[in-house]
Amino acid sequence: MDLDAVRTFLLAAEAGQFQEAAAELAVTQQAVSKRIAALERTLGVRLFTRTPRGVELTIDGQAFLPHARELLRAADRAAASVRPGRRPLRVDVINLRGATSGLMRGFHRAHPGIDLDVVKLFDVGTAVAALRSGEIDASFRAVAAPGRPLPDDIASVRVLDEPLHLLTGPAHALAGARSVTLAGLAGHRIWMPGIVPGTEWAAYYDDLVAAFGLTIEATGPNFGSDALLDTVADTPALATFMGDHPRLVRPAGHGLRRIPVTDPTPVYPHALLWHRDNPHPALAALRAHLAATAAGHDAAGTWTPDWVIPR
Amino acid sequence: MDLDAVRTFLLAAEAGQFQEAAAELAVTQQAVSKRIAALERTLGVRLFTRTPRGVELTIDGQAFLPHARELLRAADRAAASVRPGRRPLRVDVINLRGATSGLMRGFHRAHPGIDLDVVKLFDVGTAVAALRSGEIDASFRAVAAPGRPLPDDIASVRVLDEPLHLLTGPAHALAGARSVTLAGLAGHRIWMPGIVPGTEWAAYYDDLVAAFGLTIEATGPNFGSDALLDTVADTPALATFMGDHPRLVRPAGHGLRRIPVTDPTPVYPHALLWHRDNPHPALAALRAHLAATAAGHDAAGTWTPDWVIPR
DNA sequence: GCCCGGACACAACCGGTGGTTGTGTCCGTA
DNA sequence: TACGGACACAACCACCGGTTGTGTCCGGGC
Repeated sequence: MDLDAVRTFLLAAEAGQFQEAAAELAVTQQAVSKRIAALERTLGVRLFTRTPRGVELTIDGQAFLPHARELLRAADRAAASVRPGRRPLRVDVINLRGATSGLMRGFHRAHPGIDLDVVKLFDVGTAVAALRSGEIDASFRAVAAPGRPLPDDIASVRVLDEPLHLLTGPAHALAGARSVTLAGLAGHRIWMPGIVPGTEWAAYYDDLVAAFGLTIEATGPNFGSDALLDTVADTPALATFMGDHPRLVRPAGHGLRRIPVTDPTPVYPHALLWHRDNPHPALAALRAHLAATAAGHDAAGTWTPDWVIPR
Repeated sequence: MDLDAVRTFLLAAEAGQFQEAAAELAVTQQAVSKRIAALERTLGVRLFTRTPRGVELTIDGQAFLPHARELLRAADRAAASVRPGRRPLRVDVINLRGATSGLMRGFHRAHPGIDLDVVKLFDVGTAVAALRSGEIDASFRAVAAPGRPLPDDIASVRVLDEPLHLLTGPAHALAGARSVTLAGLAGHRIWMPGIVPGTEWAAYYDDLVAAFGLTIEATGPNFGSDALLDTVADTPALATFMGDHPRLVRPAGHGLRRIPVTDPTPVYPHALLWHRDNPHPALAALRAHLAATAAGHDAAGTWTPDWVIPR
């Protein structure tokens, strides 16, 4: 299906004749006739009934009309998503299915009129470079890189502290526990195949391991969170960390157990990063929305590395 | 923008390399390279970074990706809307902004998964022919044609009785009335430029005029309901009939007055028509929805022509 | 009643887009 | 260092999509 033909169809349907549509498109009437004929051939139905006074839509043409409009709108939105200047607000998240994308969904619900694009960059360093170059407008990054503070032109604010829970299968030794302490996890195998070395969140888990003598394995290929959950559910010796975002685990799937971690609770500190000079109007709306909805978690009894973005 | 190029972009993004996308599309790698290059040229941005091991998405490419998916979905839906067999449920309504399209909106809210197409045919005769040919699946037609009963293979059920109100501007003689009788309208000019001669609803108004000695003018070009309301609001000597559908009149616009008509109340009887042999699964859902939501209006004190579809 | 004008379709022609084959370049790996 | 895999560039060619010219149909005006 050719978008030019669809656009021609729309103009012809609105004008009621090919001649006028041809004039608007700056082509000849014959070209419009051929485009419509080609579209009708690919669709396999007649879209117009030809009359000596012009054309009018068939029933199929009437049914096709709103879909044609929507198709062209989609094409416009797609083109606008990469147009420099006045493109949709572009936000980097750490994970397409984690707590931060939940924040983005909430923002979208609150402001349905604001066009959003969500991307996933490699790490905070890439994100900061993209913020400074203007390729993205905001970034949900949990932490700054260890020992490397944010540059002065990048602003940041903590928006969400995400406590980590332990996730085990029903046959795991800790499956029946109401809660577990961080020290009590020493000796247990914790499997997190999604960790990418070199990222700031790998550094987070490195610090966590060093501080409490845990055993976190990041070996093996990452087949996605579904496969991870399946494996954890079926393997008694394996457990994994997972944020407390409610949508992440399918309801009652596979008999998975979610066990809070205490003394202290490891907390993943999400922050919003943006460039101070970024003039995108939707950025202000996003900051305002997050400031209004961010729940002030209590820092007592929690653990984060000491190099994260401060509250 | 070329849909083939967008499809190629999607495959290449998912595969991570042009080679594999080319194999899936049964073209050469060079063709894929050229398609992507052309798409990047029309969009004005780079979508992929080329590496010796394949390609990976740029930030712009990541932002474009979901829009590309949506664009192709829209193209699929557009094509499906005219595919014979297993196309969306196609329903004819009498007016795109009247009570029946409100019923369709309610059905869509109740069954968001059912694809719908709404068309507007000339009159009940056209609708019956389209039902019998399978071009449409259901029709909201207020009434049968006078003196011409529905054929045996067309089923019908009354779903909504729409009382007509009088609509006047603030300077009209009846503007202050709490209600008005049908007989009391004799001598007043009632203007309904939308009436198309030869349709069954024109016959409805003909009967109404004959039964109560009204003066209904259908002269002048119909510039749409907005223009109609503007004229009625500004012209003291003009009034018009309008269904009581709440969305039809803009809230408090132009100081329009809506006056109930009584003794009797003229009622426009909407019915659903369908072909008895139509196997479309969504048709049963529509009938069930209408049966469940149709409010049983009281027939006492109302008027309809005697040739309408019976309750 | 006839002719004219407006509108769409068909035919012939032609240029440019979009495919192929062939080749070059880059880079990771053996 | 040589090889292999992957993408880009160049040359070539077919076909798609445009234009001009013409035919047909039908309604309205003289």
